[in-house]
Order: sequence, then C-alpha cells, then structure tokens
Amino acid sequence: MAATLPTRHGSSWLFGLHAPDSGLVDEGGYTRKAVKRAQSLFRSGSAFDALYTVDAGFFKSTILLEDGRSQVTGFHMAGDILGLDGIGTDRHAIDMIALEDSAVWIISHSRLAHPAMQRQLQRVMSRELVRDQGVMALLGTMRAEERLAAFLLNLSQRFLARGYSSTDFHLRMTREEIGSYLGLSLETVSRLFSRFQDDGYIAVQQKHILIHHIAGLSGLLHREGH
Amino acid sequence: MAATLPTRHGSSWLFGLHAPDSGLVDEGGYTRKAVKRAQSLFRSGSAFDALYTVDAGFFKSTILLEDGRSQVTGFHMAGDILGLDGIGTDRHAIDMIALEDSAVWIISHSRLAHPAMQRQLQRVMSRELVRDQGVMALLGTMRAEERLAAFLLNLSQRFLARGYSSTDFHLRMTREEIGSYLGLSLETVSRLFSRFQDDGYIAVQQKHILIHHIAGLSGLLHREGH
DNA sequence: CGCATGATTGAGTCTTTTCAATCGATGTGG
DNA sequence: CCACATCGATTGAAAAGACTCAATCATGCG
Repeated sequence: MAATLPTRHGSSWLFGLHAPDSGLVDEGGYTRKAVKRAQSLFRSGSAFDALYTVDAGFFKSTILLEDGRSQVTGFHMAGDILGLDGIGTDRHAIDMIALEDSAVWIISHSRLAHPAMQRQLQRVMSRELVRDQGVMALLGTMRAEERLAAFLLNLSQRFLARGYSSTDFHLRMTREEIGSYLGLSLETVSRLFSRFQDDGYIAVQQKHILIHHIAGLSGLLHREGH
Repeated sequence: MAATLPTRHGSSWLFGLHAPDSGLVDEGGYTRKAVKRAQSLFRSGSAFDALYTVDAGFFKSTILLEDGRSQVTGFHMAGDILGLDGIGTDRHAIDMIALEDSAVWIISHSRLAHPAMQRQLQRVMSRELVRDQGVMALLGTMRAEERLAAFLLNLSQRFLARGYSSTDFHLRMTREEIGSYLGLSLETVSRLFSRFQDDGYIAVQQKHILIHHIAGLSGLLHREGH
C-alpha cells in the first residue's frame, strides 16, 4: 500500500523547501502541492491531469447542477484519493475545495501506469462507489436526526482511523456545508446539534464537538419502526 | 469498445443452446447467463467472482442498511456493467435483481486482465462515480416534482441511446421501486404521475408512459427560486 | 474595536408522509 | 372460461417533519 500510494508519506517542511508561487514542492520523486483555505485543487470542467492524495488538511467536493444549485458530495481528509471523477471523461465533474490550509501529493502519471497501482486504484474506486451508495441510502431513507447522527459517527470513525480522537474533534465545515451534504437546511443542522446536546449525547461549541455518549448516537440509527 | 466489452453481442437463442439448470450458455468465448424475473444476479455479501454486462432485460440494484431498511440505488439496462461494487472488497455490497426475464454476458477473468479492458473499466467506474454524485445531488436538493421529472427524462434519454422510443415506453419497476430510488413514498410518486398527466406533460396508464411535452418536464428542473 | 461571517432560536408555512379505503389488472385453480 | 385472490396503483384526509423568514447572538479577523 504505502509503496504504491504516497499516503502521509513525509513532511516536506522538514526540508525547508518552499515554492510559494506554484504551491509545488518536489521531494524524493513525489510532488507536494499546497492548497490554501477556500482555494480549489481543481474545478468542474477543468482538464483532468492528475490524481492526488490528501497529505494534510481537509477538503470538500461539490457538484454544480444546471439550475445553479450546488451540493456538497463529500468531505476528504488525510489519505483520501482526490480526482477520480476526472478519469472517465478527462474533465473534472466536481469542484474540490480546501476547507483549511491543506496539502496533497500528486500521483504522477508514471506511477499511475504501474499495474499494481492500477489494481489498487480499481479497488479504491469500487469502494468509493459503495460509499456513494451508502450516502444515497442515507439521503433517501433517513430522517434528519438519523442523517446527522450518521454523519457524526462517520467523522468520528475516520478520525479514529487516522489516530486522532474519535470523541473530541473540530469540525472543519460550516453548518451550511453539513446541511448541503446531508440534504438539510443549515437551521435544521443547528437545531439538531442543540437537541443532541440537550439529550446528553454530545457537547457542541461552535465547531468544537465532544461526543459523550456514542452508543446513544448509534441508537438513533438502529431504532425500530420506519 | 465493442472489441473489449461484449455489449449486445449476439443472440444465443439463435443457436438453440440451453442449459436451464445453470442458466449458462457458452458461445464463441463469451458466456451468457439468464436471470429470471425477481431472481438475483448476485447478492450483498456474496463473493465477487465476475463482472457482467446486461445483454437483455432490466435490473435494479438495492442496498440494505443495518436497520433493515433498503433502498434502490440504480436501474440497469442493456449495455450497463454490473458488479463493480464487488471489486473493492471481493464481496458484493448490493443486491442485483432482475425486474424482468433478463440475460447478461459474463466478462471472463482472462478478458478482465487485458490492459485495454483495465483502462476502459477505470473509465466506466469513474463515470459511474460521477453519476452517483448526480443522484446524491438529486436526493439532496430537489423537490419531489423535480426528482420524478429528472427520473423520467433520464429514462427517456437512456431508451433513446439504445434505439428505443424516448417518448413511449414501459416502466419495468413499480411505484414503490421508483419511490425508493428517488427517496419518496410510493403514494407521492403516484400522485405526481397523475399531476404530470393533468398538466399535459405525459399520459400514464399503469406502467405505460407516453411523454407528450418533454420540454415541459425539463422546465420543471430549471425553474428559478429554490 | 467594529464588521462580517457563522450559529442559534422562534414562529409560521409548506411539502411530503402516513394511514386508509378503493380500484384495477393479472394470473391461477377449479 | 370464470371466480377469486393477490399485487400494484390511485386518491383522500390528517399529521408530521423540515423549511423559510426573521431576529439575535457569538466569534474571529482586519
């Protein structure tokens, strides 16, 4: 894995290398690219020219509908692969925006050509396909309360998998972005955070989340009677 | 394309070959498999052992949530690739059910190993990823009326692309399955069909759909003010 | 320190769901 | 070939969930 996909591969700032204009830094055959908060890594319609893995920071992906509405379709953190949407048509279909100052590794074309990498990429895409179907199920069948509980539990798991606390973390996105992702209004998200807090499941203070009763949140998902 | 993916490749019944027990028929290096209405091509949790392309008929894919609820995540017709969800984990994540007596071509492992096929597969998966994000946007941002209009227009387009009428077709799925796919109750779907008919956009008679005013349906999607 | 952005909370409205009754089509067994 | 059973579709009425609009509050940045 680590041999083919450069995931959390190293820290280029240790070398004191910087190229502020392009945001590009070359290190041991890998190229690192910095993306400042609110900047895009790529945009819908732009030519597909590379895949990336998140080295540090946090991204959102958004899709723009013909009528001007847009929706957040995912949040991405260290180790996630970005840009897969561009392979099919050689143009990106989504916008990829950094939610905080971030950095990615560029996966070079030569590296992409490796058969081992191809196989791995296929697996990543397949899992992503399955993940998306899970989100579709969330949007199609769950009520607001369940959606937000599922969202928190998912974030919690992903932080845990990366060695961070699963019960004490900082949301990188706004209520509006959460709402967009979950198909809810930002007010509903805000109200539910307050309710979860009143019910003793979590403590919220703006973007800071403390999960007190993870089983309680899980319980919201497995309730009977739908 | 046609050289690597066996799409609508031939009609095995012309040869009079039949193997009713397994549903398998071998023909010129391709293997055709029949799937009767309501039967599954594969099920969630079962081992992944092949990819398929639809030769004839109609399928739905459904995902089962932990709490027992399930959701239709797609409808599939001639030429579509089935089974991509199994690549990532070597187990299928969804159920694939025939909505009418159908048949698929099995894409052999030897064929899958071809580099050209690998590249094509990658592209198919990427486009599928983008399609799923479109569905997520539909579920997240559209109102019931818009969802059903988008659904009809999508079906219409896909029939057209396959050489069938885009304005006169037979729905292979029930109102409940449409509702599940669109995140609506079956009653809402039924009511909307009636409303579209009253408004002169379509004529509905059970599963038979006649589209009278395709621009009218499109107009429902591009309305201002959300 | 003031302004802009994001978050919270309330009140009223609207869309969609749920529950229920009826109708229609399809297919099976007598 | 018909009666009946079953499954799917339609339609109505009431209820609930989520949204919109609006006002207020907090925070962080310049």
